[in-house]
Amino acid sequence: MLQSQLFGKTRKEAPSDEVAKNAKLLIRAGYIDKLQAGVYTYLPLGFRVLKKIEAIIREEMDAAGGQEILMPSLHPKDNWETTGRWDSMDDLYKVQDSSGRENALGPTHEEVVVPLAKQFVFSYKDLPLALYQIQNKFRMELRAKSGILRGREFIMKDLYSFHRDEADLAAYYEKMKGVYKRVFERMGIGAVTHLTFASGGSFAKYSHEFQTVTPAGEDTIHVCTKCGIAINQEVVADQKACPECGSDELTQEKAIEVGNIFELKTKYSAPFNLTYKDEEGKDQPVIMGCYGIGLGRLMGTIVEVLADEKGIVWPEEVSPFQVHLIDLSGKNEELKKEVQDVYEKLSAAGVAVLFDDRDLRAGEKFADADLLGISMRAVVSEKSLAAGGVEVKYRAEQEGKIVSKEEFFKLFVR
RNA sequence: CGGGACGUGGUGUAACGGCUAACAUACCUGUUUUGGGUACAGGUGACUCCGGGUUCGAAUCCCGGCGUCCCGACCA
Repeated sequence: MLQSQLFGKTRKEAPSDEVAKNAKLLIRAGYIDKLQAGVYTYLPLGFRVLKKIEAIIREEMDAAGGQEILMPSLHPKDNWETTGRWDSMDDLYKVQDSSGRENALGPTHEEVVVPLAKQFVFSYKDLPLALYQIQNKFRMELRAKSGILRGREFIMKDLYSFHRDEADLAAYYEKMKGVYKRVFERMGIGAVTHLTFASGGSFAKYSHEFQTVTPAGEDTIHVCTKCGIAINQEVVADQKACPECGSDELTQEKAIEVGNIFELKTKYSAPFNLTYKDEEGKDQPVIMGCYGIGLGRLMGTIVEVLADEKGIVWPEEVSPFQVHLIDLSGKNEELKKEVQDVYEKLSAAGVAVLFDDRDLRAGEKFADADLLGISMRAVVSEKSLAAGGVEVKYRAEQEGKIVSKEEFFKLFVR
């Protein structure tokens, strides 16, 4: 991709109405644009990152036996009345069409996925089952805030699991803890993301959240210094010690919830009467769990946690491009050909490269490269050629190094 | 939804109730420059959020609305 052609430009200053670091940097770097409070457009760069995050999550969900589907956002009122949430859910968006028919804009999909499962789940042989989707959700937040961290429309992965009994649910639930842990490790925030005990509501003792420690967080958690497990503020009141290892050495931190897992049991299968026949031919209720990850929030969290004073720092797996190639040839036509050649070879090899071909000064290009935060920067210039080839610098590191062109291309061989 | 702050070219800011709403940046033309946001010249771009009111005169004062952000309550 030629940077001169890229839709979206960097800017020196963030809009005055953005305070959150994630929104300031993502807007300045041209990743997102705000349409209204809590509603953002993903520009090409931002959409690339989103797709990277999505790909990682999809890979992990598929590996965990999930089958991907796509449910609608427009939900008939009836389904929401069946569960009682048409009236009880304060942040439900309700829309009325010109015929007077009412719908909800989906904030979560139990009301759709349970009736769906009812179409195909009849027997214990049909269980267990795990369905998931990655899709836009709508919630009328009383107050959208913190940039991309709390929006009114946001992209979420929601997986629903169906089981024949609580033991099977418990086993799957445990498995998902590990799956989630791996997801956040791949996002580069594993070290500061803690499995957190949270309130389970009326039907389970606990649910679990995955909380990433950052000053931008809006939750307070208490992290066990021994085992790294955390307890949510709401739970810590009657649970003073770590439920995992028993230690009472807890440190208080601000954190943002990037994922949660929840034992639903029969909360939603019951109102829709979702049952299956066991080996004796008797009807049994289907036991459910649900598992969510907010993708946009995750993207914002990565920015919050990893960015430095110069700009965004993407981990390799979510970087919008594999390499940011900087052309510093200036008026040197021969050198320009050299850089062009590097760009074409990389592209031909299938490497995702952003090529800064713009007619700008070096300082400006470096400043932009730091702001964009692509994980690897490569410079071809008189200076680099004189020193042996290509200067490679990783965004997360301070110093670059010169490698020969051959070595440089080898970096991309998988 | 309660409390607070704010709304001026794309962006960031300035302007006592009084000249043609100023500056920077971005953008366009040209020259210049090329390893950490280059310099110069010229140029485009604003019904000062919307609607009322006060006044000889409103970006500025008053009322109402809308919007944005922050704090709180609520929440992936």
